[in-house]
Amino acid sequence: MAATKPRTYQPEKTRASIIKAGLKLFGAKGYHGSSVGDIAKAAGITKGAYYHHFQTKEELLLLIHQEYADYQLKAMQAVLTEDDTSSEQLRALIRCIVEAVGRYRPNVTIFFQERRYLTKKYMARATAERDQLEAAFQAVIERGITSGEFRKDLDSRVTCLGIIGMCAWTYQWYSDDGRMSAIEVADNFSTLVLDGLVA
Amino acid sequence: MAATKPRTYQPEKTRASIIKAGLKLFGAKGYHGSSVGDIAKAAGITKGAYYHHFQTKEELLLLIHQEYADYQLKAMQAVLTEDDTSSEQLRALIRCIVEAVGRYRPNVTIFFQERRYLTKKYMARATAERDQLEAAFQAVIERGITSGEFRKDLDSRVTCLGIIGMCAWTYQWYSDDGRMSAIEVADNFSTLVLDGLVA
Amino acid sequence: MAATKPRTYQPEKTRASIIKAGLKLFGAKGYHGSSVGDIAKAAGITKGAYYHHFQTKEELLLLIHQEYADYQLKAMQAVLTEDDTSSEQLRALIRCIVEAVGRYRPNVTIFFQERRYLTKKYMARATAERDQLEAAFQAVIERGITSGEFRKDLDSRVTCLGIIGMCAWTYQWYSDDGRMSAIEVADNFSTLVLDGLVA
Amino acid sequence: MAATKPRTYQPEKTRASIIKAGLKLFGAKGYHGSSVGDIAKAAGITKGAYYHHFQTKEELLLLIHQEYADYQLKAMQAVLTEDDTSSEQLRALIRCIVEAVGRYRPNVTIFFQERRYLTKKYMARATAERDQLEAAFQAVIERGITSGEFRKDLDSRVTCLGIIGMCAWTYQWYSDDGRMSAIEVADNFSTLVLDGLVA
DNA sequence: AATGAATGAGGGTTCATTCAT
DNA sequence: GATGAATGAACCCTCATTCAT
Repeated sequence: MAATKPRTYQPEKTRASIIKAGLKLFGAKGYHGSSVGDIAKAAGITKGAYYHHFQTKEELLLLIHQEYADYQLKAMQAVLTEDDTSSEQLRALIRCIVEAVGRYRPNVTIFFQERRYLTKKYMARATAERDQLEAAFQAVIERGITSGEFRKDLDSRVTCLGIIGMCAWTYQWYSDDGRMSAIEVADNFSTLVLDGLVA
Repeated sequence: MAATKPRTYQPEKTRASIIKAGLKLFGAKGYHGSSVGDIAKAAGITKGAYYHHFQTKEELLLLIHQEYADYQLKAMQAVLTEDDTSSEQLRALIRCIVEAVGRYRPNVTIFFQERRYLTKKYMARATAERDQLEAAFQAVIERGITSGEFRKDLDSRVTCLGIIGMCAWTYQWYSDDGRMSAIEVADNFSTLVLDGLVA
Repeated sequence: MAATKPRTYQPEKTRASIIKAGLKLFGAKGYHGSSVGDIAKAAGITKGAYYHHFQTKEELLLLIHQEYADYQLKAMQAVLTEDDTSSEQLRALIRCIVEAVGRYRPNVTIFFQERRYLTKKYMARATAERDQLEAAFQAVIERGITSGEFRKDLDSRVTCLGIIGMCAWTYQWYSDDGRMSAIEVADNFSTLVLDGLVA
Repeated sequence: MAATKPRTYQPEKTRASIIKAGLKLFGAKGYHGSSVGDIAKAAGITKGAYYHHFQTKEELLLLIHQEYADYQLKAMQAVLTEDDTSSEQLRALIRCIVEAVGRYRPNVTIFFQERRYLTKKYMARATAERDQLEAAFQAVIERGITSGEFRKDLDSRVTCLGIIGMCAWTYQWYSDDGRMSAIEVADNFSTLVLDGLVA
């Protein structure tokens, strides 16, 4: 008699294993390169079970973004309550973003590359979170300009998007291989944009 | 005998219309969101005809990248032959990248978001081109550091990738709506990373 | 100790609510258009609970037919025990069918349209009941012909199926909206087939 | 070397074989009981080929209805142009319907039992055709009543739907097994509703 | 060069049903 | 009696690609 695999009833564990599998597969082969079947198999369950926990494939994609976005927004709010100089706030913000991107790199990679496939309903939620981040960033820069701490001859929006780009782009190349911590990278960026490259 | 309308064969025109359709559709709905049928219809031909001009769907994706990459590399080489200060060279390089990204934004968008689906053969070519760009960039920065024109306390690789990220990221937000030219954006970036934000 | 709200077990009530939900859903969206999950939700229970009360989805379909068939057969038997003229008997039979179809319209609709999906076992029971009805009908007509009350130049089987069809078809259009009672419709039919349309 | 089945390029033949297969399978196992795969296999093609000829599974269902409806409406119009007594017109109409139902019995069976699953877009077309048929029928009856040829004490709508039901119901039982032609059945019906059963 | 019929492999999703809890 | 997690088979449909015409 063949031994039948016993069913395990641990819904939370199952959900977690699906998310983990999604992160791994989406990260490795992309959203369209990974089928729900692939994900289910990697999670050690059946396709049917996947659909017991998620409504659609897309829902998993959004969840992966949310995991990062939640962390990012919370971390930012913690930084912004402090009453520092604009330079210090910007430095903190840059650290905060680079660190979050480094920590959630698979999530970020997946999201940046696949977000266009989100349907409207899901997209709206994701966009709102990006907007919050940009707004916070720009506020810090404009406060610095107004207070005279930052130079006035630069466009605040362009500067803001430039710095965010610099930080976000780390998802393309940064890996915590011990050579350099996310904080070190962030501080390098901060010096660069605050004091400039010229000796 | 009635005059028969002669069928006009214009292979180059057909090819061009396919590329145009690919750019439009890939840009709007993504590589996986656009079927070969969609592309053919948008190009005013049949699916069969598509396969007369391209071997696979992927080939079109690569071609779209190449169009941008070719322009980018040529523009860069034109800039680098000049014998300027490192600051001037960096400023020129930044202009060159931002301008190219602005001009080929659909191509860039598509490539950054879909490159993971390229098969190895194609991927190799694309990666080689990216590497060339990064190498040129880093060379300029390192020359500046060596000559004493740039500060020595920043990591050249991180700085290089930071600036490239800042420039590349414009594909996410820049649109030539008249408010600001690509050159102006580039110069904003240059001032930011050369002289710093602090007043 | 706080008084715990005692769970009330009312199996019959649950069964009834399932049947009610099945009637509503099958009627509105068809047998295949309504999932067991839909039915359970409409009945205010879980899918698991459904399977405590019914073995399969099909069982509910049969039960819905039975509810109507039982009523129909009983009503017919009540009518046929009376010792009237054939005309009166036919008139009573027509009333009886139209009234039953009107009363159990959802059941009838469902059954006529979905019976083909019954498996053999269930189908046999359902067919037997239809046969009984047809037999009773035909007996009345043949008795009328034999006794000379009805004309002899019509085929008794065709006539029988024609009248049954006329009555059964009301499931397609009759709704008790007050404009006309089932009895009135039935009597209209009776006059039509007994006395004819010609003035 | 295995012999490869050569592709045959006869689109019309393929379409016809799909329709034939659909008629057979829908008739035997119902719309929901027959998968597109089943139909394709029965038609000797692949699922992909099915979708080359039809947009959806539903489209085949509608087509099956259309085939019957087109015939029915055309036949009716041919009958109604004649300038006969109302009795003759009704008799002709009944023949026309019974004959059409007999000829297209599989189509009719399928349609009556599955029409509820048509989506709105398709349903609208089908309903319009049913309405035309009913309207023509009722017009004949009302003209007969007005002219004094038919009795005035019957509701024209109920009478109309009753006769249509009688005719339509034949799809449930009539088969041209030689014992009785559709015309004979129709004339039996005509005598029944025109002159009545009473001797 | 061009067509469009045909292929065949999957893709996402649904669903009746089972079973550990 | 009741729950809901899990199954597994099927289903409709899409799509890159091939090939006879």
